[in-house]
Amino acid sequence: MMQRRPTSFDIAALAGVSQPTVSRALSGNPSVSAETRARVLAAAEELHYKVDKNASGLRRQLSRTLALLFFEEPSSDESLINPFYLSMLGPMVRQCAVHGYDLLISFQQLSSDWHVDYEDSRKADGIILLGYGDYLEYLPKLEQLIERGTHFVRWGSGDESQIGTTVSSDNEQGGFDATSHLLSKGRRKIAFIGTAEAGCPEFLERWRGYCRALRAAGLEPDDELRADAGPSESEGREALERLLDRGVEFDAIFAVSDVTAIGAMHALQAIGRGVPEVAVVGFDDIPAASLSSPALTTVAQDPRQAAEALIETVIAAIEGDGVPNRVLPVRLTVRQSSG
Amino acid sequence: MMQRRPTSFDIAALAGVSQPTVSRALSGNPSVSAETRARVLAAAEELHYKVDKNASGLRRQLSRTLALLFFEEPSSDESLINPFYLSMLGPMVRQCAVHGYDLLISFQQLSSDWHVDYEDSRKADGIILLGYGDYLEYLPKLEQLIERGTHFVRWGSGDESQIGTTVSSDNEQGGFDATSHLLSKGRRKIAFIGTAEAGCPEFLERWRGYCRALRAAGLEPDDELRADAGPSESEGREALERLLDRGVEFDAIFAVSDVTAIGAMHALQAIGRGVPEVAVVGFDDIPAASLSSPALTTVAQDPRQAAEALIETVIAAIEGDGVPNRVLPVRLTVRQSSG
DNA sequence: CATGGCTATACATACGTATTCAGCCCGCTT
DNA sequence: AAGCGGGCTGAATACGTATGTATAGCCATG
Repeated sequence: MMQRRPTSFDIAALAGVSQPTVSRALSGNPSVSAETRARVLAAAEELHYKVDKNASGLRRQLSRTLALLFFEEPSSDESLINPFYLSMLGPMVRQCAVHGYDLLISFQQLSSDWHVDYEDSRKADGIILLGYGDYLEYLPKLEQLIERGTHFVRWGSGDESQIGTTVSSDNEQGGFDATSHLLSKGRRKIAFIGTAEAGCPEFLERWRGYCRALRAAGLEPDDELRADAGPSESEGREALERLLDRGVEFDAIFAVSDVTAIGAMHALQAIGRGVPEVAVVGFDDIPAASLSSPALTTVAQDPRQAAEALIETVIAAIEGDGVPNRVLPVRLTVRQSSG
Repeated sequence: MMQRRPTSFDIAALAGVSQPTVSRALSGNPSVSAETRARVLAAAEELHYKVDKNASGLRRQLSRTLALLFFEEPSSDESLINPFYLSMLGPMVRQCAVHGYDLLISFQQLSSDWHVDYEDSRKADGIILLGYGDYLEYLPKLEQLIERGTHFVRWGSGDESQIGTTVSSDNEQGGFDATSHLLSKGRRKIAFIGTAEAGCPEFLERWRGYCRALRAAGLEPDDELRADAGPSESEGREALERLLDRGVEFDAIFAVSDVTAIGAMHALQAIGRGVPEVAVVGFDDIPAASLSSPALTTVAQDPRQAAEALIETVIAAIEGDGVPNRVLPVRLTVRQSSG
């Protein structure tokens, strides 16, 4: 059939009212009588009428859409998106739907000029930033966003800077819990695999939690037990190999991410040292964590909670409410790799 | 500062031309002189002008947006999105950007009335459907989409039905390649783990490829060697346990998905039968496949290629071009689990 | 009985862009 | 010199909705 899309005028004609009344009836305006509203709704239903998003957005000067921006370093294998971010995707979409928003997604090279794009073109009313790697790179762009009054939230670490609003996991507590767990299993020589450099604030916080737990048990962090590694399987493996080459003794490993931890487990298994003879704890609870053998003990971040916090925060910002930073609890998930 | 967003009239005033000329200059209309265009572009740049998406879409009667719809069975753990779909996400977004489209994402319960939503409200010009589980459930809705002239593509199996345009992997060939590989390693009793029911056409095709490979080697498929399992770790494990309980002999396993395969490997390891003494091959090449120990041999589908095919197909449909189904090649990726 | 208050609806308009059409200027032809 | 066509630009308008303002009907009140 392919006839023209019905407009609010068509509904109005069918319901025997004027176009503005249709608009008011559909938007729940209380000045429309119940009887009229019912007629309008019936007519809309009959013609499969849907409000035109473009027209509505133009008139109301907004889009009822949020933009989700993933940042990648130009170097990275494009397929390697942080699995935790991916697991937030479903809950985010759901939460957007709850609030009547659509979700637009986009990947950005750090170098591009995304910062002038989404809200400026009214594609989106607000922006959620999921950055990876060195956040310092795009810090200047955050300043620009703020200057122009753009509404945005980002996932990160609570106190890394005072730029914009953030939602984050309690990384410090996670590092503390993981390390305390290993200590409670009688381990005393706990290696830390992962960088504690400033470039990645989450990892730094996990390191701090690790140190706090050690000190709480009367131990002092030992630099010999630390091996730098980024969040990839090969880096985890290589870091563990360096540790072995160095001849350091250790009876447990706390790795800053699950992927790193799995790499380390592979390196251990390759030389015949079993897990959990060396106990291993990771961070993130990616799907592969429960599938590895032995299954990996890890500090789980709750993707649903994180997603909901992000969406609600950015919507609050759009609506002009106060928007405090939020730090979300983490949960130690004990599996076989720690005994 | 938070001043009003600049419009094309502001640009026009600054450049000393009229609003229509601005529109023409920015859209690359050749009837604008080079000199005028340069003035306009400079003015637009200066004021950080971006075309208002709502107004432009309203005028042109389109949205330059595609909607990506994930289907879930109401039952499923919401966090369990097909990892292959997730790995298509990045490439899809990229490909959309190449064609000047934005990508809207949405998750849908099979029961909802999504089919009247996106294109009807001009949120999107076309739809990409990624369905999971029993496609028969939403087949009637596809009919409705077609009736209303909606532009859509779906991921699925090439010949499962004649409803709409599909893009799919060559599942039959994948099953054939996996099985042939095991045969070439001298295996003769190859178990098939996964359902071959009609509900999931991909799996059925993989089963057919398995049968073809066996016959090509002079063997006959043996129903005793088949154990039904859906795409989850526990189903894979249980299927293998049933196989063991039955007392069937086997020296290799072809599982319809990586997750199933990993479940089967766990069951094997639990009873002390090693891999690759029993060789295992999966399907999908999810991230966990290369992280498992031993690393899993699998039939890889190329997410980038799949994503690009989907996007290009739906855009072609929007532009009114002919849109044939597409079947994409798969690639056997040999790792340790098959020796 | 007229007026005032109230409710439910209609009228008019603005949002910012893209496009159709008309007009202008200029150089060239006959 | 008049006509003419081509290259650029401006004026007018339409896209579909939401909302401010005006109006019609109605009941109650003085």
